[in-house]
Amino acid sequence: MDFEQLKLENQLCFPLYAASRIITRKYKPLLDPLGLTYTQYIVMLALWERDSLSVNQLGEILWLDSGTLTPLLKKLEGQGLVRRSRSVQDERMLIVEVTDLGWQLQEKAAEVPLKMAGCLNISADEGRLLQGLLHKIMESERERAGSWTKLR
Amino acid sequence: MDFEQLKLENQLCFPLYAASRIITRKYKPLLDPLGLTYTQYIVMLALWERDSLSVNQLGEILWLDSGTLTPLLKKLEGQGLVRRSRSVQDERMLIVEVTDLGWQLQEKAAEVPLKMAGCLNISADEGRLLQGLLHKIMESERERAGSWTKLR
DNA sequence: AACAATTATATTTTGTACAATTGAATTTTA
DNA sequence: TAAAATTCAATTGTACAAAATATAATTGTT
Repeated sequence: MDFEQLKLENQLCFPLYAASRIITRKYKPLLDPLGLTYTQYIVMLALWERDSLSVNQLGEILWLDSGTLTPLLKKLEGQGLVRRSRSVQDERMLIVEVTDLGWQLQEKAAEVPLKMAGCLNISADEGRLLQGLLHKIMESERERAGSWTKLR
Repeated sequence: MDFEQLKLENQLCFPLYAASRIITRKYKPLLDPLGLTYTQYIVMLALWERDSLSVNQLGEILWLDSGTLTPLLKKLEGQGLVRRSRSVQDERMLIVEVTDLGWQLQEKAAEVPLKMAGCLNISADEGRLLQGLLHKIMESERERAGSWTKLR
């Protein structure tokens, strides 16, 4: 038996996994000077866009759970980039907001996507196409679960 | 300033990162019964296809380096799925080959891709398209570096 | 043959991920 | 309104992965 379906070149998961790691690796030299890991970078992207978010909202937007976010956010707080405080309306909720230092970092971070843009050997059209397909996977998964927290 | 280029929806990296984690997560319940993690699974895929490979070859095929592979292969060896032995010609090289137990596992693993196939809400055509775009990213990266080991 | 450079793997450290609990706050229901 | 159920975040524990660095074997050069 040669199990055609087990061949690496017939997998969709593998190029997804590999490409993701390749891209993350490409970000590293750009993010190191900012003192951010890639995951911390996307957390900051989400926060810069919305000013402040609860841990739960962050998790929903980024598909990360509290077990990953809590220690990560504490590190960002330790670096002075974000402030963490309980909501007055609902004390179960922890609000994360960008500090002045965090906003200063945004200006430095602004050049990261520009530097990355030239790195990928695919056209803008292909990029949009790829993005669309990936979003389709993500959204279909979001629907399937109803709420992302129900995933596990 | 609103830094359009920093918005999450304008990133290509993020859906790649998120979709990759979502897929890996979907594999977990299928791989748990086999006693494999996702990374171990793709290592076994590569080995099943080639029978035996050096650590270096594995890394090249899967874009993984020895820091990831060495402990992973030791675990697979501990489970009795692979055998590790130094090459006689060049003792720097470590040859990894599938054991009888490893070949038995292949038969169980054969149903994994079939079970996954129905899970993704994208058509076969879209899958191929996606695969092609991802391979393009990977290959352009391979060329850029000359050899993958030069990446760092 | 001696030395430097290269190659291949291993080790260490840090970061990320998931699962299972806990505890507190809130909402629902009886 | 009291009790039960739900929600949210934190915590704990374990496992995995990635990068940097170290070590050992080989090759090339003079």
